[in-house]
Amino acid sequence: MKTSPNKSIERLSMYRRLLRESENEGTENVYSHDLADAAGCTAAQVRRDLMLVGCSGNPKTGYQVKGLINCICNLLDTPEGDSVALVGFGNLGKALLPFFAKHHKKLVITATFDSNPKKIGEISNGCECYSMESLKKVISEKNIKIAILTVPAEVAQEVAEQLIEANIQGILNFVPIPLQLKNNIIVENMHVEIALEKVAYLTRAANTITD
Amino acid sequence: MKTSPNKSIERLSMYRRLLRESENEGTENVYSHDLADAAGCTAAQVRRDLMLVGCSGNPKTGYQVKGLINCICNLLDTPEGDSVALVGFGNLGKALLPFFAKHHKKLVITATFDSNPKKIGEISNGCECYSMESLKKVISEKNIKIAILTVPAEVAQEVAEQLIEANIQGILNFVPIPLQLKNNIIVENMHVEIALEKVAYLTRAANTITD
DNA sequence: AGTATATTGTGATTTTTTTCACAGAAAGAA
DNA sequence: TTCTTTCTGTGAAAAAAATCACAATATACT
Repeated sequence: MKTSPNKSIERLSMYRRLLRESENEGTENVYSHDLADAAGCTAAQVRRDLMLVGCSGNPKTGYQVKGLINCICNLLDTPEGDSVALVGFGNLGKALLPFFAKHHKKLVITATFDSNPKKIGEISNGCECYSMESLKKVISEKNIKIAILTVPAEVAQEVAEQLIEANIQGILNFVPIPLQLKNNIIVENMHVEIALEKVAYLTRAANTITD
Repeated sequence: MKTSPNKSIERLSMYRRLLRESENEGTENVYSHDLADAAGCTAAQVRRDLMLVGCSGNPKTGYQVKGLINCICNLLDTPEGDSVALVGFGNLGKALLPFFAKHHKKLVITATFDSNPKKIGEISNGCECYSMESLKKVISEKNIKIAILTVPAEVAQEVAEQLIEANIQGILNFVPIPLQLKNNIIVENMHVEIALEKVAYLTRAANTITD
């Protein structure tokens, strides 16, 4: 398996979402420029990205929506699906849960964890909250490989290390610090504050540029 | 004003956070490789990024922490600071509020908006929740240029258009759809589901690659 | 059947981002 | 003072990502 460019993966995921909408509306075929318009990129880029999934279109009728969805699924999903742990069941964690509970068949949050004893046992969106002590056991039992990290910054590094210890291989990190981990662990950062600072900067820059 | 590379802005924001920590610990100087280790990138990259802020280091003693923070602030902040609107005061919106309320002096959420009448008037983290009807008025009065969008997907496009109508120039979008807006509007997407799919893909890819 | 048209698929090119690598410089030691 | 060390600053090279541009081709029309 060859790893596909990072950015392409993100766009493919977006295309799939858009294609599923089209499918629900009964659309059978799309052109690269349709997808491009919807996704906010160029048609050439869509076609390049689609080259990765090994599903080809027709010069006159474009791509088959169903076929394309399947091809993207083949690249992005495993047939069995993946279990995900949500670690840190505070406000942010609780708010994120429905994002996944809704749509996803292949990426399912199957356990949440928190250090607060009051939350243990709580069931939300169909999954139970476990204690941090049972982290390793539950993760192993449920064969979880991916975690979403939404704990307070002070304990994030320590918890991340526990996750590695429990054999987690990929982390979606919402904690605004860079985790220091062995680099065979996949870490994707969602730094909200940094993103907002970037918006502020770019907004200002867009107004100040004169060329 | 020349716009600096996107990625550099993100890293600069991260450096600043790390530098502030160092400052609190009483550290006066840092080397590029210190920052690199902390931020998870290379020393050469740190130095490249720092070239953008026009603050130079000393070949033997590295960079002055205080001076560096100031230089980064000059690039990222305005002296007066920016007001931010949080549009969609549901679970996610509420969870995000403390992220900013805590630290930021220069980026302050000064108003939240929601369509649910029950929420109007509610005060949280020092800012009031207004009705969607008063959006344009409040945003104009408070001179807000940036918005965080956390409304349900079904209404996101429509609300985004209202925001533009109200003169918002930059949007941090948490809604998992690509907004269709004039391209002089800055949109930064935080697509949680896509990010998780990417983690899942990369995790699998890292395990399957054999070369 | 032949022609026109609109789209795909992809080499080639350009742009952007990252990394390399080293001259120049500051501090401390001899 | 001179030497040594260890860093910075930055041109140059490499790698990654996006865009261009066009031959190949499927369909519809005449």
